[in-house]
Amino acid sequence: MRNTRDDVIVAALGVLDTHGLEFCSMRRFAVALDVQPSALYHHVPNKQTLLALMADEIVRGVGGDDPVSVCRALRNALLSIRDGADVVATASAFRLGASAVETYLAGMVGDEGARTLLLYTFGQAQSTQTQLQAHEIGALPAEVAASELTPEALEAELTTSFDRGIAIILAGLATQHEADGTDEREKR
Amino acid sequence: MRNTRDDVIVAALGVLDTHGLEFCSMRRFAVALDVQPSALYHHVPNKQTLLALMADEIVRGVGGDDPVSVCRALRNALLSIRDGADVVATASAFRLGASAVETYLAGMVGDEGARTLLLYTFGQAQSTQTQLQAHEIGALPAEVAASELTPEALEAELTTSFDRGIAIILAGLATQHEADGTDEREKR
DNA sequence: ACCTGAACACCGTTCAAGT
DNA sequence: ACCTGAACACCGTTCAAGT
Repeated sequence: MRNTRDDVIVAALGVLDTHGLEFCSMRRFAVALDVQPSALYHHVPNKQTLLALMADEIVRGVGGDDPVSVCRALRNALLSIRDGADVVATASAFRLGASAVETYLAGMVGDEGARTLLLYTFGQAQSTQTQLQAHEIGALPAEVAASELTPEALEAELTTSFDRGIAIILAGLATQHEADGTDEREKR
Repeated sequence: MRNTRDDVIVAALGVLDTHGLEFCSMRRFAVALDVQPSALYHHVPNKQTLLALMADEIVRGVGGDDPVSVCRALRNALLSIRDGADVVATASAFRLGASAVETYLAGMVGDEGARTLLLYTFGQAQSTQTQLQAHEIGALPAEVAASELTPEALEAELTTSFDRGIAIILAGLATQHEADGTDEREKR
């Protein structure tokens, strides 16, 4: 027995984290496992499926006691690995990978609220990752060119911005609850 | 004089709309223009730049009189072409391509409000496009497998969901305005 | 069950050369 | 200025064959 399916996923996540999504080819995964490219197809039907499995792994175990901490945990998971937000978004985790998180959130803030929070969280994480990467390269977007902003300061700013966005959405959801006077957990 | 840069962009958008993002190769663009692949590099430095120009074109002219209509117009623009949401999102239009729309929105609901609305709109459009595509193929996500949902009904449902999400965010923004008692246009 | 080796039909990009 | 032709270093995927 040589490699298992999980070995492939772990190796692929290693390539993703150290080299980025653009270097995530089946052939690169193969050299990471010291194996021929064709060997991967014994564990996975195609590249798309492998990317979806990677997305599932990235998002696995995300949870929390309240909507804010769930969204923060999800964002942290997406940011914990290079190009994580892109991978999870592209793998259409909107419906599949994160759907465990979605039903979890839905129990707290309802279907519509869960969807709104999730879509915002994904978009904000994707934007955050893009901006942090651009900052590292030195491809600054002119508005922050002169300002000597450290990476840490930028990251902190984007995280604060995220929290404010979540607060806005939750405030909006609260007004809806006032409108119909029900708690989500009471509906059916 | 044979082809101009705009010819290349138009041809590329044609390939995108009729074949989808996965068939958007420089070589396909070249056959669409009846030209050798290398000829494209006279008009554009690389594929990434061409995709960014396509994204700018997709989002060009988006505007409106109030936040709701701006967001709707943006979503419609993203949905008006196959894989449009993916192309614009990947081209990091979060900061560049849509930034005209962002400053426009910021004048109405403030920086944080604009960002929240935009990130939600992008995410929702991307999700909508993914689901509509899956529905066309017949790759139904099991929950709507039995339900005989027409594509039009699904699209209408997703649009209604979008409107509700926007309403939630705007309601949240309204509570913030009440809190500090200022209108955005009065700040500074 | 897991892998190799070879092959097929593709990629993006460069560069000398043509008009 | 705009394009061709040829080349380079890659892709994802298939399939017979090995152990």
